[in-house]
Amino acid sequence: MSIATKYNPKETEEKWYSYWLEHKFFHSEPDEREPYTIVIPPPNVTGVLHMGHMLNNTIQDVLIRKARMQGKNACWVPGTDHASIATEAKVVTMLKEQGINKADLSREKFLEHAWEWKEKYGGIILEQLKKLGASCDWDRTRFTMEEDLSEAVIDCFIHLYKKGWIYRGYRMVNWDPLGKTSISDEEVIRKEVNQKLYYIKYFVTGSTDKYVTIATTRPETIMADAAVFVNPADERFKDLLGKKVSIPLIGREIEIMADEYVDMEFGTGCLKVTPAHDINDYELGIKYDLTPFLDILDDDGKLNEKAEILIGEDRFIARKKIAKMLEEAGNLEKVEDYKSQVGFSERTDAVIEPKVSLQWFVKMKELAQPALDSVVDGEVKLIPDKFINTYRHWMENVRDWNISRQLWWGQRIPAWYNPKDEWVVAKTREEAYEEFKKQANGTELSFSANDIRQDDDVMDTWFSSWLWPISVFDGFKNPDNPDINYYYPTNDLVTAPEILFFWVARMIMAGHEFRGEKPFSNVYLTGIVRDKIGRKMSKSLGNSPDPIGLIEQYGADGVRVGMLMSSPAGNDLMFDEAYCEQGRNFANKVWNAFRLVKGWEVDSNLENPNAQTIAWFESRFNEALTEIEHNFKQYRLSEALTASYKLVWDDFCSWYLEMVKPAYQQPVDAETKKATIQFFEQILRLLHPFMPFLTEELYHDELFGARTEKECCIVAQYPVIGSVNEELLKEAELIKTLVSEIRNVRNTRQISPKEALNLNINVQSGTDYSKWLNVISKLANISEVVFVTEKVAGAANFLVGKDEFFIPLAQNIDVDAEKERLTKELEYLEGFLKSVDAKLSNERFVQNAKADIVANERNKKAEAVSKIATIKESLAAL
RNA sequence: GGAAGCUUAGCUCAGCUGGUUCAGAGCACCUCGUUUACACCGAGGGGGUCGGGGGUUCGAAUCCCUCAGCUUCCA
Repeated sequence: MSIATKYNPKETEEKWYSYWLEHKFFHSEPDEREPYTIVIPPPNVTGVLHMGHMLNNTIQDVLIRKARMQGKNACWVPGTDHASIATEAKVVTMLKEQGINKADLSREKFLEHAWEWKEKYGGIILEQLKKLGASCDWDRTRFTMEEDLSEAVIDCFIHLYKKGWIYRGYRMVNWDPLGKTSISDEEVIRKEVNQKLYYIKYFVTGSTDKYVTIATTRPETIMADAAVFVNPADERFKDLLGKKVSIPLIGREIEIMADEYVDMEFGTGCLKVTPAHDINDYELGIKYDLTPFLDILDDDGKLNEKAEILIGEDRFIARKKIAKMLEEAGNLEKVEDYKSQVGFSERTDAVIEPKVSLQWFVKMKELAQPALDSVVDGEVKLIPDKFINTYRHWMENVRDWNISRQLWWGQRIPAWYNPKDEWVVAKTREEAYEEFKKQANGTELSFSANDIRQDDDVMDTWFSSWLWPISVFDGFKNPDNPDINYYYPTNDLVTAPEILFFWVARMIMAGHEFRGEKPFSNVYLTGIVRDKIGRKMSKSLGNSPDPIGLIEQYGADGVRVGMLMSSPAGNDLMFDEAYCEQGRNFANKVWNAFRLVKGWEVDSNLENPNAQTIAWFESRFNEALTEIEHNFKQYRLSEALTASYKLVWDDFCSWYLEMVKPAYQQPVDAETKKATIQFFEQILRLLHPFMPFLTEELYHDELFGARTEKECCIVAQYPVIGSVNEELLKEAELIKTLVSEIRNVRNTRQISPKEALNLNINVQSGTDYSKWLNVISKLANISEVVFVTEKVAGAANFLVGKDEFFIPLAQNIDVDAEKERLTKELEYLEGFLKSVDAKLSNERFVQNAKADIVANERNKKAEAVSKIATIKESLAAL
């Protein structure tokens, strides 16, 4: 035979991927068919493929390929996200390496570099997806910062501003000193950190022995203190209220004030309030008007001149230094270890600095309501639905969304300022100038269009990606175009639970706000890919395998199967390369089954001896297909795959093929070969969504007849459920059990499979074994079958159901071993009978349980009684 | 501190509304097998008192309570 004994993925993958591309099988245009649409969660342009992408995109590809094969007009829109902080950081680093400082560049020049970088590296991740087999419509590839999509972002900003849902204001924001930008609440990751709690003495003005002690984790901010607060009910400090204390080291005086907010139990009961550097202090600062709020930190986290001391020091270095200075000055009472939650930037991992600044915000209340209802009412389904609670909680407590980012890479905020810093919101300079004119109410403006300047900040990347399902179909530029009308709302979204709020919730908001309709019907939330001992995969741990390396090692199909094998929706996946190995082995199994069938010579004179077997497999296929479809409907992909795997490996290869295959170098009858080829083709179609490359490769073999250029597995019809003969399935199960029992007899007695045996059957059940004789003979190597009505002496015997089987053995049977085996079985059956009897003699059971359950117990009893009798006879006969 | 979820074979997980086939699957493991598609294989096998305790019920892995452990989300 000319076909290799092992499937070689490398040879087929590239070939078929190009073929699919060439024939535009991934491309979709609106037509009369039902659409099935997925928009990809756009990966960052800075990203490279990691295991999370592999899982996520395998799932999307399985869904899209299946829909395509089921006759839907399948459209999977790919693209990337401009990731402003991450990309800007990358570009800044790259420039630094070239000796260029961002601060020396103009905005325009910097953006030139950034675009250059994007063109060069921004498409890597999409190329990697192709290796996985992703059948995206690449003609529709979009980028969140391309012109049309950017225009949509600007228009939405203006729209929401006019509606009063975007405002500008001084607020406490999360400042990322490394990215030098503010970020939204959702981008702050809280982690527990070991810290120190410093106890610092603040002396009462004019006194050298009277003082209060405050406990703080941030001694470097004392210079920004505005007051010391105690609880009004705290007796310890009653006499100090209204008195002044001086800040250590700098001597500035602040007042001791009272508010219920202060926890008397915590620390010393005295709280220093630093309104510019803590969100809670900020609230107190507002409440008691402790203005001006002293901000002693620069944008990069260094102390500024307002701090008076340690100017120019980084906040963490300053913390250590100031502790020492306090100690030397006699103000440090003690230091304790302390654990607390600290916020880190999602993008740069820098410790977040709370900072008061002027930013643009989106009001969330009105936007959130329809998005909340949408999920609660089931218009948008979350899979698994355990996420509904989390979603609801977030939506009900959502805070306004800070969308300003102090960066250049991104869509620039369309706000324009006149020389007096008054502002208008408009799309262009000209429109802004007109707007100023309008506001002036006919009065002559004192400045020209050239004197106004645009806001320096750009918008949060999520402010563009929340429009993704609409903007990829040009739904903003041209709201009534055929694409958006046809593809929107999309069907399924596959993403990680981590961005349920960042992205999913906001897309639902945008969908309702800008289209008056949900953006998708189902959200499939994948788990996190962890290593096999449960750790999150991360660069620093080095525990993440290289996805492309895996594909090279196990083949794309093998890796796809491996990823899905262990990933129920919403559960984390304990990834182990062994799963990929299993996937590869499965591909090889299919490959070799194919080699077998391909090798069969047909003798057209032969009768078909396999009618029974063929009928059985057809039923079994339909039974499995029913289960698989059911699993797909519930998005249980890993179970759908497992069911397919077992159907192919166990039922088709281990049973069906073994049943029908001709003896070595013997021909097969035409009908059997034809039926087997048909089954095989159905199997290829069934497996295609999971294993696109292998199935496409085999699909084109001449075994299946000539194919035209466009007849491909990728667009072949997915199997349709046919009829199931339950009786036949049951009977086949009996036969399989019988065969296993005979094999077991061989195994326990060390009889070679080559040695033919005789089989005597004492039929009690009415089963017609004669229809299966050829199968039994072939699979168990039985030379002669005799139907008997009495026990056969000197033979190994066993029961299948009610029927008793005997295998006369040439060698003497081991009486003791046989006795032991039968006694064990007898003991088990007697125990079983006892428990059934106990139920049946319980009046309350007989009265309360459903009739069919009681009847069934009676059946069990009858069967057990008859089996016990048979075994007792056998024992006596030994 | 608040909320949710999880705990079933060595590992990863199925077990829907309590009752035949309810204690299962895959991998791993053990024995045998170089038989003729495949050793990336075949045949057979061992292995769990369903986290602990209590309750409801004729009957609980499944429902309720409680304790313990783990995880996630929010403060």
